[in-house]
Amino acid sequence: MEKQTITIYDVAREAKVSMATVSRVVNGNSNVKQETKEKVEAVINDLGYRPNAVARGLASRKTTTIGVILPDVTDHYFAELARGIDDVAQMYHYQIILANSDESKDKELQVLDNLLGKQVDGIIFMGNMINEKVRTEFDRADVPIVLAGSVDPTEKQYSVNIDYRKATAEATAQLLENGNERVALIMGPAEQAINSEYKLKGYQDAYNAHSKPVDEALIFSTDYDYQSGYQIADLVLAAKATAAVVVDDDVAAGLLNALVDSGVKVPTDFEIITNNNSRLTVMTRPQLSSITQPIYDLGAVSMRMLTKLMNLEEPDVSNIILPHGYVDRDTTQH
Amino acid sequence: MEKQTITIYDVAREAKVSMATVSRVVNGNSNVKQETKEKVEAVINDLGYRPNAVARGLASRKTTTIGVILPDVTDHYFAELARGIDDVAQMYHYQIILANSDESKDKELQVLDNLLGKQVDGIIFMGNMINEKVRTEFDRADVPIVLAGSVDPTEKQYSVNIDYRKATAEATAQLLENGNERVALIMGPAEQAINSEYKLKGYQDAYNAHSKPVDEALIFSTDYDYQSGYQIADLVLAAKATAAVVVDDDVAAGLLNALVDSGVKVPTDFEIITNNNSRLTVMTRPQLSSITQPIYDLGAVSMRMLTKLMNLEEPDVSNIILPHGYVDRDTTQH
DNA sequence: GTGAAAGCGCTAACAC
DNA sequence: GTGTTAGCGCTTTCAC
Repeated sequence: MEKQTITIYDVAREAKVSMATVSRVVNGNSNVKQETKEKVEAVINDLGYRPNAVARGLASRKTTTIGVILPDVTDHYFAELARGIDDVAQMYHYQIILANSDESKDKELQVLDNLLGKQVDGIIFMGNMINEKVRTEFDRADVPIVLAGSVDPTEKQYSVNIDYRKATAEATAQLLENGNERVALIMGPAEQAINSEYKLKGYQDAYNAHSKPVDEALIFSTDYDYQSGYQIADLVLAAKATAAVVVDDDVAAGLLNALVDSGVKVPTDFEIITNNNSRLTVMTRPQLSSITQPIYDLGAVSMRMLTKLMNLEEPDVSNIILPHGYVDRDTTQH
Repeated sequence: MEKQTITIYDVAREAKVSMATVSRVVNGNSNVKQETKEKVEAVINDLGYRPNAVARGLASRKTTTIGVILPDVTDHYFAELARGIDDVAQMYHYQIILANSDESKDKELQVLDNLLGKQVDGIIFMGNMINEKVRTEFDRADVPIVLAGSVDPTEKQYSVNIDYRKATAEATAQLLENGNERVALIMGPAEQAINSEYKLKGYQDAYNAHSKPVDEALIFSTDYDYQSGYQIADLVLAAKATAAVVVDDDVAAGLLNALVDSGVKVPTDFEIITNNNSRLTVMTRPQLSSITQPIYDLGAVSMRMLTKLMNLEEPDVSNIILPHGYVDRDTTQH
């Protein structure tokens, strides 16, 4: 607990070279004679020297640390994104400072301020809405920022997403084509752009393509959890829907169980397509058909994009769209 | 993107005071006249000054950053722990550097080295086994370390856990008392102390208390995932078990579904008690009876403990045990 | 190929 | 109550 900190200076003295040379060795700088290099490395080993990243950060103005802001690590979608980010970060020798925001503006601003104060080299932001204050802070930040699995309708930020609108349209279309006259959309809070500007529009696209009017009574907003899904089942049934596109697996599981618990036959009497293809989808009975998203990759690609930006390279595309898919299970008719 | 960094020196000049005074204001030091304080604060606002935490860290030898090492954020158990840690950390104005280790010794050592290099003020470690090398690094570290939801049989590290042995014994006893002659234990890898030294022993305790010999054929080890649970069902049935204590909810869900899918009646023909009471337990049909653990609190309490240690306070107890519970659902007979 | 020296932006004595 | 002055441990010109 009270180890004597051993510094680059100690190494220099022991190895009978200058601090500069030790620094070169530590940083893999080529301009060092092999012999000197080995001597220095030996001393480093002997002394158990470990470079102080804080001092290095101050001197070089690079911390090899990036900030990751997400609503909640406990949410599997974001945890998966975070994992993709961390793996790529480790690969490029960056560490991540993780901060939960609960989608609260205050926390987001707070955390952003902390992160910037800590001189992170970049930030990956996740969250379903980006308000003006946050956007202002983004602009003031002197480090690159990438949105992962999070949309900014203005497209002013770098981002990595899938085509939510198209994915939702496809799922809706499929249900419509299966003969359902009334397909419901069960989305998250309408204040979130990802719902109002993308998923809802995709749903409408499908109706339009089928020359059917959209019935507002078929559009529901819930929180992203199992109970919300369970509780909304009655309303969905009351709206005379015979199928639903659901934007969250927990919600879909809740809806499904409520339906099954009350005797509705799935998929014969009611069809469901959910959104994230999380492991939940194979645990329910019947198993949930789902849109598939490369969630891990969304994280990995955004981190890769950030490394480029931190390196002052301009990426080819500012708003990357990764492909999505669909997997047919037992909550849809074949 | 190319903001001019504005430093404490700029503020001092503008406010016509010394750097020391600005520092005092920023750090809430009391020894500053109200008038001076206000003047400085005004300038800070005008200039949009934001203290550089890296410089501060170098000068003060405190980074207000802690390291959090866990096997995988994607695992709900650890995500929940991490959330508890982050909430308390934020409360005490610490940020967390999060690192996934995949329980790999190499990664753990690597990450530990990075973290120590970054001069974190403390570390919270999660992982089901602690080998000698890691323990050696722990000893060499000059910052406090707390294990959260992770056991070290030597009890040499600070830690926060529940009484896994007792919890497992209780669950096993209940199943035995329900009339099951052959209760299986489905645990994780036996190399992990939490399984071999705690949960297995608890299972044995229950058999001993009932004066029954333990049949090795009833003890299974699996990975912590749904598929493993699904696949082991046949073996469990072949071993003529009529009940099982399972240490992971995903595994339990897999076992349950496999059983139900193959026509076994739960709980009449087979009873199950699982371990973490995650949201999965209410999603399966029938719903899973479970031991309950205060997972979030495990994280929160370990972070609280760490703040004390970083503050050089000696905690009352080095190995905190939080209470566990049990919730009766539909995979057990009443 | 190597060294000397000036910072990086801040805190923490210590003086006044 | 406020200012002066060393550092903190490293990187980075700039010489040689």
